[in-house]
Amino acid sequence: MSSSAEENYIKAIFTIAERTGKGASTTAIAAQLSTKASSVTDMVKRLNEKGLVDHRPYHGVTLTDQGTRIATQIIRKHRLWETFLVNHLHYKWDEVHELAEQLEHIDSDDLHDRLDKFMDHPKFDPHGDPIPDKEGRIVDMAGAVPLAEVPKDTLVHIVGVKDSSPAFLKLLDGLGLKLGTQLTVNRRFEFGNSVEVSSRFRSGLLLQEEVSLQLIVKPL
Amino acid sequence: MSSSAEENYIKAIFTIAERTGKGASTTAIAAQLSTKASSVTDMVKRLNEKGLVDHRPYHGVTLTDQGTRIATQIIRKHRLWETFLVNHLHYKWDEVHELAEQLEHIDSDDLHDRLDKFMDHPKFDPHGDPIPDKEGRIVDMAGAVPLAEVPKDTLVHIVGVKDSSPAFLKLLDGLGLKLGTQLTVNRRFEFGNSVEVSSRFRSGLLLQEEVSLQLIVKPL
DNA sequence: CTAATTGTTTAGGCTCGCCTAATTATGGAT
DNA sequence: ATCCATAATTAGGCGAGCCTAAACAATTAG
Repeated sequence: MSSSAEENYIKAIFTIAERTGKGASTTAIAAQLSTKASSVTDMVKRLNEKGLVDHRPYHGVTLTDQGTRIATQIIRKHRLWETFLVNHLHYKWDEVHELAEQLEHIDSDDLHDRLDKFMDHPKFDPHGDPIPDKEGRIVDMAGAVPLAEVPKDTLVHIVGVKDSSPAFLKLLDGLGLKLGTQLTVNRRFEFGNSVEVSSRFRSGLLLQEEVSLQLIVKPL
Repeated sequence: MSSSAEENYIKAIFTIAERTGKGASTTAIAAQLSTKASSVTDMVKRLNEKGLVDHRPYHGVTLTDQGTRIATQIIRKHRLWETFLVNHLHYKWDEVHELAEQLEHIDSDDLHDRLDKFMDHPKFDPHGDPIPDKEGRIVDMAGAVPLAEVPKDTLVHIVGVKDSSPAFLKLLDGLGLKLGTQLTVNRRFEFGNSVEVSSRFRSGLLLQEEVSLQLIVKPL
C-alpha cells in the first residue's frame, strides 16, 4: 500500500513529533530526510490525500490515526530487525541502523510476527528502545531518566541511549559502557554540568552533559 | 548500484537462459516479468549501457560476465532467505518465494555472508536448488535426473523440484513427497509416460509425466 | 522468393519522487 | 501595525519504469 518513500516520510514525521512534541514542519522533514522542502510539500500533499497526515501550513504536519499506525509498524519492523542483526548475526549495536532501514520496508506482517516469535518477543532493541507489539502498543519506560538528572550516590543501570548514532555508540564502547552496565553517580560538577560515575570496571569516569543527557538510566 | 527493477530483469534473463540454453528474447523476458515487450526494450537498453547485457535483436539478450555475477548474487540471496524462512521461521516450502523476492534485493554482501554463516553454509535451499557461494560458485548436482528418466527398480531419493510453484509443492505435500523421500520405480507405463513408485509410507503411487519430469531425484 | 506471422522497436504519454528557481505567505520582532 | 526573515508553495523540468498504439524487421512457411 505504501511505498518505501512514503514510509520514510511517515517515520520522519513520527520521530520529529516525538522529539519536539509538535507537528513536523516542512523544513524539519526535509532536514530529517536530506531532501528539499519542495519535495516535502509534494509528498505531504500525497500523504494527505491518502488520509495519512493532516497539515496546517506553518503549524506542522501531524499523522492521522492511520498514519500513526503505519509509523509504529515501521518502527516495530526496524527494531525487530536491529535486534535480530545484533543478537543472531552478531553485528555491533552501532552497525545495524542502515541495514534495518532497508529491512523495515519488507512488506509482510506475518514475517515480522514470526521474526518476533523466533526471538521470543523481545521488548527492547539493542539501543534500549522499546519494540511496539503487533497491535502497536509500546511498553512505557517508567522510571527511566537521562543520567544527567540522577542525584548523587544513586545506583542505576543503563537502559537506553537517546542518540543512536554510530559515533556516540562507539564512544560508549570505548568507555566500557553498554546496556545493563551499573553506575553510581559519585560527584556532580557545576562546570559543563558534568557528572563523575563509577562502574564495576572503571571508576572516576567524568561525563560531560553532552553524554549524560543521551544516556538513559533507571535506578536500581 | 542496481535498482530492484534492474535486478529483476537480470535475474529473469539468467533464468531464461538457464531454462532454454539460449539468449532471452524480448518477449520471453516480458512474459517472465509480467510486463510489456516495449518496457523490456527500454530496460535492455539501459542494462546494455551499463555493460550488464549484450543484445542481438531476434537472437536474444545475454548477460555479460558482470551481469552474470550480479545474477548469481541475487540468486544466492534469494535462496539464503528461503532457507532461513523455512528452517528458522518455520515457513512451508511453498510459502517463501514471494518473501524471498523482496528480501533478495537487500543491499549488503556482509549481511548475506553472515546469514550464510548463521545457517552453517547451507548448500541447498528448501526446494533442493543449490545456493551459490559468495564467489558465485554453484555446486553441480551430478547424478541428479528427473524421476521420469529413472529405470525400473531403481532406488532413488528426491533431491529437488524443477517447478517450485506453490501449486506443485502443495501437490507433493499431499502425496507425502518431500526432499529426501526415498522412492523406487516399480513400473513404467506407456500411457501418459507415467511411472508407479513406492515410498516407505505409500506404495503404488502413480505419477504422470507432468509430475515426474519436475521431480529431481538421485540414485542411492 | 515472397508473404504472412511473429518479434521488436519507436513514439508519445503516464506516475512517482526528486530537483532548482521563483514566488508568496506568515509569525514574530520592532 | 508594519516589516522582515523565514517557511512554504508553485512552476517547470528530469529520470526511472511502466504503458498503448503504431511502425517496422526478420524468420519461416508456402
